[in-house]
Amino acid sequence: MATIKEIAKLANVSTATVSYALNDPSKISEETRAKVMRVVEQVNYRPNSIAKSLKVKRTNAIGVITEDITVFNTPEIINGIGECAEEHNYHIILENIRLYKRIGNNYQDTSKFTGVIKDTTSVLMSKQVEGIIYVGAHCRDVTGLIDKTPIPVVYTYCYTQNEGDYTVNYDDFLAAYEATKYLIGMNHRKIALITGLMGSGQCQERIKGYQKALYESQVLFNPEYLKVGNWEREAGYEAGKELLTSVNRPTAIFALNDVMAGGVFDAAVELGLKIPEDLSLIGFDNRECSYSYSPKLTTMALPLNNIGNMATEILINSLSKQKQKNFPQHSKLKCALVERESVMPLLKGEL
Amino acid sequence: MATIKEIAKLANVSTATVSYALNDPSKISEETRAKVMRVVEQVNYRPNSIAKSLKVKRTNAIGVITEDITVFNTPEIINGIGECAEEHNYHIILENIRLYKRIGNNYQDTSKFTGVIKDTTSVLMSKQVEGIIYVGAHCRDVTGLIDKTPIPVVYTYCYTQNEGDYTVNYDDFLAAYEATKYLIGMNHRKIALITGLMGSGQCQERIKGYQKALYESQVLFNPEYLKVGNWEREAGYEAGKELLTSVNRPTAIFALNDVMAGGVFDAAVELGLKIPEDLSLIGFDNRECSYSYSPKLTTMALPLNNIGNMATEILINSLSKQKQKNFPQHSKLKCALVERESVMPLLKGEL
DNA sequence: CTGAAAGCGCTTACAG
DNA sequence: CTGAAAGCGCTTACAG
Repeated sequence: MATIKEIAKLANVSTATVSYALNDPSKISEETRAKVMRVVEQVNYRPNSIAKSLKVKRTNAIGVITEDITVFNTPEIINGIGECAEEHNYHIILENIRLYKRIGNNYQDTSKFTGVIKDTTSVLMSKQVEGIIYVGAHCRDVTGLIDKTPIPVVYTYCYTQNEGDYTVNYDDFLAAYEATKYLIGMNHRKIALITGLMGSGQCQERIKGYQKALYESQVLFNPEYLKVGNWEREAGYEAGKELLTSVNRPTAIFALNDVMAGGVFDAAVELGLKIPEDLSLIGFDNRECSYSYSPKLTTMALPLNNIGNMATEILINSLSKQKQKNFPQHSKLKCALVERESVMPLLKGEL
Repeated sequence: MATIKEIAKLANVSTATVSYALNDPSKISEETRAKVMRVVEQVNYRPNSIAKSLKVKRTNAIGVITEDITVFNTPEIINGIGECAEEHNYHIILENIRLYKRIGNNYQDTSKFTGVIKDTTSVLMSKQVEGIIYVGAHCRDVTGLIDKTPIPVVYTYCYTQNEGDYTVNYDDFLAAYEATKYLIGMNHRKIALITGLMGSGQCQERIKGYQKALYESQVLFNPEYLKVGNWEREAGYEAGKELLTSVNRPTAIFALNDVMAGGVFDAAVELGLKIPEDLSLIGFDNRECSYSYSPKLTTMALPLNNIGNMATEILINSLSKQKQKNFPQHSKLKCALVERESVMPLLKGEL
């Protein structure tokens, strides 16, 4: 690889002039610029950005720590990060923790991998990344995972209780509210909910959204329509079966993720009920499975790409000396209903 | 951030000694090492690896170019790359091209994005990555996409016709052979095949594998059992319907991807046929959808993690001066059958 | 408009 | 065992 010195020699100028030709042509005459550029192209010279970084003390690199890139939410968040990073001419150093392989399903207990995270951030810092984006595999509290760093870090698909940390997530409350509203708009009144693990803050938020929608439309909340699940298909099946065999059978079920909705499908075929004719069903997440079911599942799509975008926007903004914008400390992006085939309006007569 | 100079001053030694303490303690006395390390820890000093890289001319960075990280195969390949990279103390600079957003479904025409690739490799080279791994979104010929580089590049989930390029893919022929063998082992003889686009080399290989398995077991290849698909669900449905309504209905269908297998499910329910009782079905890819179908689909799992691992192994090996191992130019990794619920042995009486 | 020179934060022969 | 010094490949005030 050629260096700036060699280019200078070949072009019969100083290294300073070569540098100006590349970075600030206004400082030299058009003539010499052309002369320099000719040899730059001839030798296909590419400046060593490592050397440049050392000098200017900027790397244009951001570190991305993913808890587990094989989890469904992560690739699209990275996609969004990359999109925005590219716009601002930043590049990404990726550190994928492989949480599942490392500690199995025990991801709630963040203390189990603070060590790895400490090492990872340390490496990232020594590589002089200008900021870090942390991408959780599941939305939960990760306070204390990353020590206070001299560079900004923004948390995505998870949150912390530290003053000053930026987090970017989606709005669980609003999403559940809108999903329920949608069902109500389709004339459903007997709307059951299959929740995830009750310990989850997300789950709590969604329940509230569900209840608010009911309340607003003056439909009484029926506790029997609230079934506690655990995010797994089996739980959806069990809950679905109970719901569908109860005396006061709901006309619609809102499963708090697409996987549990799959379990409801199972229960429905077992009981000989047709979706959406006999039961409307709505999921959450818009995972690949949601459009693999038959009929295709109507569901709430997570704004994953936007989360990545926004997180990067926030990070890069906080990197610039005069911050252009003031972002909220905790962004909650809007989910979008994707209408497919699993919901049908109830005819007035069926009410 | 503290520098080695400050540490040296605080510890009352030269910068050389600090460097030795950190990198080659054998060169200094245990006593001074301890003295240095004490202040290193006190100030939480982290060497600037940018500066180190400039000096030692090694970055321990490998560039990973993904055509599209949102495609199902890519995250797990990255996972495998990261695993192996971490072992060898390498780090990853990720460049995600976002091919779909960029050029839509036109990915076959690689000329449409050689420009982006040229820029991307250029950036990667100027960042002094020591090698590049290219991850295709679809397995196809990408000859000419990347110009000859002074650093090694290994291609994954795609291939080139250039002498000397390393490629890592999976063995389509063997996978199809084994899937068909499996069906035959379950006493099936009327085994239909739904192919992908016939232009695809992968598809050709799989057809050969299918035919070899039949031949070996002396079951005559019936051209009516070969339906040309296009990887999409609709095609699986059409092919499935034709097959299942034909006079000589097959007892088993091998769909060359999980998505088309979904279409076969559709056809089966429409015709009132039960899987696996009335029809055994096997897919390919082991995507999320495959275990979302009901019953869960038996399928061939792609060795994605291994592909990432192997590619990285090869790359890093070719980076070391004395190459320890001699890897084949074109690796073809083995797929693994994952048995689920969509295949049933045929009873002897049904033959 | 152009060049000589200092310096970014490290490592590593070399001398003592 | 330890330190002074050169140098990796750039950029950028500064002088001319």
